[in-house]
Amino acid sequence: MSQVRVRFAPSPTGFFHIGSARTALFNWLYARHTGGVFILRIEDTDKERNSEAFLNLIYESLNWLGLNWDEGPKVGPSGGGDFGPYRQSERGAIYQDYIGKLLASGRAYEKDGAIWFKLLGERYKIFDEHRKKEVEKVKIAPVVIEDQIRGRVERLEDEDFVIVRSDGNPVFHLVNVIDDIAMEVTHIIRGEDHLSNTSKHVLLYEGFGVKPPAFAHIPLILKSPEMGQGKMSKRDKGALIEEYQKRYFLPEALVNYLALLGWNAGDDREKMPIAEIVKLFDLPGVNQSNAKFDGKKLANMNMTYLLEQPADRFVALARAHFAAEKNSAVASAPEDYFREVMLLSQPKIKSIDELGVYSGYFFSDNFPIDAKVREKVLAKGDPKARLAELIAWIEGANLPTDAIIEEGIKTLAAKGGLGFGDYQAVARLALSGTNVGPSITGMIRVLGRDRVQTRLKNFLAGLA
RNA sequence: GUCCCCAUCGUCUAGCCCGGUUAGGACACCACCCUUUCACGGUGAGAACCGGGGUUCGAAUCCCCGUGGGGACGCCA
Repeated sequence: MSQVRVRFAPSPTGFFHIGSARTALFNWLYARHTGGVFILRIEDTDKERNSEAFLNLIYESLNWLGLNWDEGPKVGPSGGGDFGPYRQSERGAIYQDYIGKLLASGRAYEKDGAIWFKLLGERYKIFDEHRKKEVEKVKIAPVVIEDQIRGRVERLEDEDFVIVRSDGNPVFHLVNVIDDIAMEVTHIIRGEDHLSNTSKHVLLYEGFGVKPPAFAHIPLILKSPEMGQGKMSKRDKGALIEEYQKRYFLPEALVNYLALLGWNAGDDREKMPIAEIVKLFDLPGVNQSNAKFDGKKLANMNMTYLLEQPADRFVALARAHFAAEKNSAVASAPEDYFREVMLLSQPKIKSIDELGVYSGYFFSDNFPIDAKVREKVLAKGDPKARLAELIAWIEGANLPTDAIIEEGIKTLAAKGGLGFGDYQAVARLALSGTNVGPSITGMIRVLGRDRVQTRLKNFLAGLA
């Protein structure tokens, strides 16, 4: 069997969103699964709405997601190929060639300055109620689409349609089909919103005397119930890939989540390495029904990946995040200290961008105190006495490990017939201003004696 | 309005093709356990076959009709 060739064909007219990423992913997965070729083709024929910024965003997002292309515009290690150019704006001559063929064979004709594709069949005129005008219809047999995911779909086409606008620019249907023929694409994997275009495309293939490739229309990604109705759009919260990149989500977590939207391993497994997904992915396994986007499940997936990250990568991601935030307090912190703080926080967060709020107090003595927590903690026991004892204790205490710190506080507590918990809450409040965070022993160890003592003293002073 | 696609817990889904399950898992939610806060983790609970007809001894599973959801109906892509 000949090699599978699939393509992802975005147009640089808007932000790169979840739906596009999922379509790209499914194409990429199928190429990798079959040992085929993944082509990136840029459909930039809409001069009005194109922009270089959006084009770069496509490259950047695909790279970030790890969806490298074998053929396409040359960007970094991806791209190149023998079927270029891969930007439609540079393929004008090829289109002219194909249009010439259609004109010569009588399958296309000029009218009103535009070029129309001609349906072959009995013609009749009818008044279209919906469009309020008389239109010419053509009787042809229903177009049959053999879809790898949906099975056999029939659609009726009954009008000639424009393939080249009166301004000379060929329309999407035409260039799409020409490129897929010229690039020898074997499988067209795209969103279900294109299913109703496909009958036109099949007709065009026939017009060129070419057997259509296999079609696979994948389900759409819909808004989650809280976002409303309909398909996910660029304006919806969480729709943009850029957003996850900026929040330092792990791309492999996003890819894993996206793979699960409309596909599954056939068993209960969800979290899987990409190699495993590549191995198992196949077109017949793709679902037919649309899926609603669930940001919470994505966040959970990201957390499970975050938890198992090696320390070096986690710290590097955190470093990049804070650098992007231009957080000067963090930037000036010693590398070792930064690392310790991050590793203390790693098991506690759902995404990297929570680190700022979660660990800010490690880098500045001027941290906010949660008023509600303060009230609650101070209402219990004798916090002033506990703080005073801790201050006295820490003066001569050894703080090298969590275990030793824990032992120290327990010993201190035992003297007064108290428990560890009697010190934990107030110390945490004084040290971090809140009641959530890493273990108090870890917090004390990483902050170090000087900071701990200063903060405890300052806080106690503030109570007088 | 016309055409096309789809239909299992709130959400993602397994089961459907090749009818017989206490309809399974995950996220979310709730409770409990663990615990040094918050998480993680563990245990448990609640939660679904859209409706109606067929076919059949038997239907989530096969067929039809409704209903609902989605998409497409541009000289946009």
